[in-house]
Amino acid sequence: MQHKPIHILIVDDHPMVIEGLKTLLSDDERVTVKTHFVNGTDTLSYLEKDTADVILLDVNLPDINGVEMVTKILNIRANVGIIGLSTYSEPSIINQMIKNGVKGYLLKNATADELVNAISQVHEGNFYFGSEVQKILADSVTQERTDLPKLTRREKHVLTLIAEGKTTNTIGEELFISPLTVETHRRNLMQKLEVSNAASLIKVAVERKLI
Amino acid sequence: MQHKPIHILIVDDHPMVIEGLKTLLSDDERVTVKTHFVNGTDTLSYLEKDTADVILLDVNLPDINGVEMVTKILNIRANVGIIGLSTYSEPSIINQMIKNGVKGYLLKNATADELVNAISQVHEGNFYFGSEVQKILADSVTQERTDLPKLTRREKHVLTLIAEGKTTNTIGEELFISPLTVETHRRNLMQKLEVSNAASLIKVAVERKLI
DNA sequence: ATTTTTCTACTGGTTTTCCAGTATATTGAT
DNA sequence: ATCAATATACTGGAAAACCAGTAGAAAAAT
Repeated sequence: MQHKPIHILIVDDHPMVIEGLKTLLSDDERVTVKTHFVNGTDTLSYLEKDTADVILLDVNLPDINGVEMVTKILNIRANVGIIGLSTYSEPSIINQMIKNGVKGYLLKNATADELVNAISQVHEGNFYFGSEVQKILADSVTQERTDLPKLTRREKHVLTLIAEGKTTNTIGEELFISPLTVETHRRNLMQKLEVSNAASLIKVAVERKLI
Repeated sequence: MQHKPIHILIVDDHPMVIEGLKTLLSDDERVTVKTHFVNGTDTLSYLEKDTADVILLDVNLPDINGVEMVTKILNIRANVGIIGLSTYSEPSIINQMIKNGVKGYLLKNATADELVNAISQVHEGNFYFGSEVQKILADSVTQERTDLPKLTRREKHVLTLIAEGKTTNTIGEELFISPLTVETHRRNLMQKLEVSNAASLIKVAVERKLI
């Protein structure tokens, strides 16, 4: 019994990956790659007129970031299934993507099997996450420190200035506030990030990509 | 006039990229993809017995890092041309790769044209760097701070401990040396990395992947 | 409109870092 | 065997960071 094939859209700015995906999917008659795009803008304007069943979406596009893309795509076509694709696995990004509505997520070292599996599962309305992605999601739950304490705008600003090696006084001058205030910010930052000096403050900030 | 085709070896742990490369290269009769490997170890043992003209080498392999791979490959087969492949462009890594002997370097968003160009140039003994890579190299020259000052083993150790937020005293206890000595190390580190406090010390250390 | 959060700012005191210079024992290299 | 680099350690003094607690004004959220 032959179903009509699942229509795929590939969105990725790497020709190698586009061709690779096409080849990997060409063996399987359940799926058909409709077309591909190398940036977000073109993809969105295509979706205004036409649609697809499942979109393979690279997270690192040149123009629009992956998380926003998910929202925008679902805004136009609420029924498409989106599968996120990225080379490396960043828990925070994956989490955001899921929150915004992706139904699947694969790393680019996924096999053809995983790929087809993900597509058919997502097309049926289910979730599908690659084995490595699942591990990451599990870790981020057990670590439970994934929910990074939210810093205020001002705090982030001060943090970056500290990272640039500026002293409390200099920062104060630069922001037109009292050095005492700057110090308060620094102290609050250290408390929020659970460290006890500026050096490790910078370390965790870099680790968690806050700056 | 038909030359015999250039024999290519693909080394990459992403099936999508492998297939993509094969497809992109299949249109051109000047090149033939011999085979592919998904890790460094297999590649090296293959090269012990057989060879190739040009190797397309992913920088981020699961087992052996790209920079080492270059050395090891050229150790076995001094005559192969190696073209580095990576998704993102990190000047320091690219520089090291070149120092170790790669003849070309492309980002994974390279076009089929660039790819074939790179291969034929490298095969003829020339260098070939993708346009984006060239820009990076140019930048890193003008910045001229690419040559990272070499830290001693002890200094690196102290640096990581500082990054962990430990105080001079604690570090001293941990390493069974006087806190005064630790301070000397810290000062030397700051001087070498041209910063004026521990916070920015950590920042540049992280940036340059010293820890 | 009112509560909460954020940003601002202070006092006063302790600890640590930062600076400059010197010096010796131990490695490592030629 | 000798020279250079590294790791060790000190003095003494200035600057900055760190700690604890308080508090008013502005902005955001409810």
